[in-house]
Amino acid sequence: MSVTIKEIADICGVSHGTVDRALNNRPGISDKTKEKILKIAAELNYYPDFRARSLAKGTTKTIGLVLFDLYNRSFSQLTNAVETESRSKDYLVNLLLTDKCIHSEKEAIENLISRKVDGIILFPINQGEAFESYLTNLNIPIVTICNKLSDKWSFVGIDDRSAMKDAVTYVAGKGYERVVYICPPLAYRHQSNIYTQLERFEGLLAGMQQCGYTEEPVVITEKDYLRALSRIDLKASKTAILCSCDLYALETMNFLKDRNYRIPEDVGLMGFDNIDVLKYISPKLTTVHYNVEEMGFRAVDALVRQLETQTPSSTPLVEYKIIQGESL
Amino acid sequence: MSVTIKEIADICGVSHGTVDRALNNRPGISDKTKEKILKIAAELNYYPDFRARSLAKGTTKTIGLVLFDLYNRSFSQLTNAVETESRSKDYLVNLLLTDKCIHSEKEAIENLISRKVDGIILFPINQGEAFESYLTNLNIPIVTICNKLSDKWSFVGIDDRSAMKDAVTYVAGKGYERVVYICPPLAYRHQSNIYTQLERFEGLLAGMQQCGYTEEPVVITEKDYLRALSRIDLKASKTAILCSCDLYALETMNFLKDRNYRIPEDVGLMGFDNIDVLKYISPKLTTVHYNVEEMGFRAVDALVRQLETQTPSSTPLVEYKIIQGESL
DNA sequence: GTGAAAGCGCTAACAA
DNA sequence: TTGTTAGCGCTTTCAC
Repeated sequence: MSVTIKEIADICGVSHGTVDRALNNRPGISDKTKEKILKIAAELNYYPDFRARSLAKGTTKTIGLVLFDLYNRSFSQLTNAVETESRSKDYLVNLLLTDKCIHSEKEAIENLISRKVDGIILFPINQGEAFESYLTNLNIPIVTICNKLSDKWSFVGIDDRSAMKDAVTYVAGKGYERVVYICPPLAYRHQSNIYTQLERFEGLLAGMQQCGYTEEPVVITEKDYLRALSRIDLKASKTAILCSCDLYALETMNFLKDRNYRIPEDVGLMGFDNIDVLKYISPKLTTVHYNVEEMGFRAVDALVRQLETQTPSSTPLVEYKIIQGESL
Repeated sequence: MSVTIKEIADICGVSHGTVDRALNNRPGISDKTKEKILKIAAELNYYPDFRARSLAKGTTKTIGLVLFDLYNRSFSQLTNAVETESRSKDYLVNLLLTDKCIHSEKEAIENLISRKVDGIILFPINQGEAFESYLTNLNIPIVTICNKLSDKWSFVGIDDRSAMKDAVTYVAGKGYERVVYICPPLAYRHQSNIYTQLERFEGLLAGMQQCGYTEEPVVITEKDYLRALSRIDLKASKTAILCSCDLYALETMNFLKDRNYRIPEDVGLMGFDNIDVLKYISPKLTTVHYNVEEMGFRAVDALVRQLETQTPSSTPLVEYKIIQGESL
């Protein structure tokens, strides 16, 4: 079907070793034969077979990227960045989504192992010692993003705890008396990796304490969080709704608009992530920004550095900052 | 480094051919040895080497996906769908972005050729006879999406022309006297493939003619379209701004809000694509909807069918419909 | 039921 | 400067 070095060798009347020398400009070949071989190769539209090459060389120049999905804008921005940076470093991205299923994640990883990718960028959903030793036994460079596993793997992310602490401090500074916090179910903490969410939650509690709040936050972790929200008398005291991600905040904003709450006059609202579509939303959502593209770049950088130096490379946490909007 | 069938063979005291029989439950092996081999393989954490297998079998179970970027929500929804569907069919996705650069696109394709993917899903940016014969010579199954190339390749998309025609007919039905149309530069039509945009534009013209508009639409194709828009007296006559994609419409909505135009009282606005973030936008944008996930599914289906049957398979166009919002 | 060997397309070490 | 060979890890055919 496709052209091989053997065919080129036959046509040129040389050995396939010589063709290899020409094609990869290795030394030990005369300009004349080299020229001839390259000419024929071009004519025949020759493309080297990466599989064979990688089998012989032991590297695939491929990075596996394992994510939940591309539904949240952050993830697609991240994927875009990872692909771009990988390509600029001559790596190809194998994309695998897990839908937050711990089994899919393992399948994804095993698939990548079979395909002998050079390294994996993983937003982990599994966790625990068993999973960690599972990963260790895989014996492949892994960079974790967003959800930290342990110090055994380089981690690219932000300081979620301190970011959420700053966020609630910001809320307090605006004079809000009560905080409603919306986030995914934290009860699953033992089943799946929700490191990021736990950190944010801890930051919330720490921040509130430090700001002198005497009451606990109203924490909504139900799947149908809007229904839960509807059972709260939002005007009872000056209330801010703090969401653990912008997507929740946007849904909540729709909810509040539907019920004719004025934002921020009747109730304050704050998100987290600063996803790119926020620029089209009014009122402008107050949120926590971090550069998710930068995270993608750093993840690739850290991974490739690790591939080249054989030693895990640490990366600093990515900066974050509070974006003042009109919703608080 | 990693375990091979040879090692398993050595440990079990059999030949590697026998190990292969056990691992792939091929006939011609006793239950006893098979059991033993499987046990050892599991203990050693054996994962077959896909490269070697694919070299021997001739198929990689891999699909290349070539897109502009994941910036537009449609593309990430599409990518999500393509990955999900591919995975369910036991294919892996190699993602390559081109940033709308015709050279990157060729590089991406050649990379995929080298890696011997079984087929490619391509949102083409190149076009023309030269490109077509280039693709033909590649001798690999390709499914085109969104931008059509020619009937030589199966195409997954919508009837853009008729959709935009319906859109402008809808606008006309609302009594708008003047139509401003915002779209990307159409002048590049000979440099790069903007099939989709051209179709939409043709549909616009056809629709306006049929609706009895005597004046041509005001067409804005400049990169800085908002500046161009600011030079138009939008209140001079009852004006609708029709955008060739939602992203333009959202930017335009921000622009109009900034200038205190009321939508739709002062000026109407309509988009195209119905990207998923629209549900958070107010006023609700009137737009053209089509199921982009469905496009992803069909693209994979068409490609895999083609891989299995060796014959290009045609797919019907994806349905579209106008979504009535509050912006017109 | 099992082993041996060739071959997939390439790289790399060794001969000539 | 060039050819030969072994080997990467698997599949597959053929012989026993």
